[in-house]
Amino acid sequence: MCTIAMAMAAANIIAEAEAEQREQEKHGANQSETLLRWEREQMLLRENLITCNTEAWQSHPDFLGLQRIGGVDLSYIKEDDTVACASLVVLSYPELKVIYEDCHLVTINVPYVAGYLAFREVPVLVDAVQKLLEKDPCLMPQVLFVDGNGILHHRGFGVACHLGILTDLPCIGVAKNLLQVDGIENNDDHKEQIRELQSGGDFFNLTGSSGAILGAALKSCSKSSKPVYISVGHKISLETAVRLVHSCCQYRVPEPTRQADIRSREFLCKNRSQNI
DNA sequence: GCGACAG
DNA sequence: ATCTTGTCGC
Repeated sequence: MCTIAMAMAAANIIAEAEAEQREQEKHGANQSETLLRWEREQMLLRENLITCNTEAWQSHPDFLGLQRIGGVDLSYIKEDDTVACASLVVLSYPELKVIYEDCHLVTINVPYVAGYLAFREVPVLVDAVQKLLEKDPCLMPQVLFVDGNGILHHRGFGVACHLGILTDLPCIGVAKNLLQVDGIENNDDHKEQIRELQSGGDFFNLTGSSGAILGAALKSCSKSSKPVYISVGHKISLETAVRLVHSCCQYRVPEPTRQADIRSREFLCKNRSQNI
């Protein structure tokens, strides 16, 4: 009696373990399959990328004609990495006053994988832009500042490029940390170059081992010792992007990004009861 | 074992 | 991304 029950229990345990094993293998296979799929998608979308100025205001010394800049951001809660607040703000230019704000809770089931940030964050941002288009097309930004990188990326197609292609909006990647790619390193040389930046607006280009200029390190305001890393997302040149970002910096992080950041965090705090 | 790792 | 207080300085 006992032995039969024990054998059955053992068989169950073994069966469960085997099922678990198959599940993990399937999961593992799916993960590498997913990465390959993502990589192919980045390569395909990259064919449509435009890395020069396309709008008249971009060439103007004072960006005459530019009236609206968008900023996007996602904030997360520590308890559950599938719960986040997505925010899209639009600021008037050159006043940099918020004229549109959209914060809302989202569920995200895609993990963060370095080099594939877009697959986690871009879908909800595209939704936010779509919502603005339907609700208030007059407030559509003429350029978007995106947290993260543009072409300064393992495969030359970071989140700012991805969002630019999917929305057809000019986009600029503004990263707070250097993504070390194509021979660009945060080494002593790099740190020395940073120390040499004198005042707000000073910058140096980031040149990959291929010789291509992939981005720039910008001392965004005179007080910040740490630069922001600018790279082309879509439909704007690096020179214009650097100039424009600097013109939006009251603090280290440019105002559109900063407002999106602040407001999405506040929204999460305010709605904390619903999150947990 | 060590360093890297946008958000 | 998030956790997390004060502290030193202008």
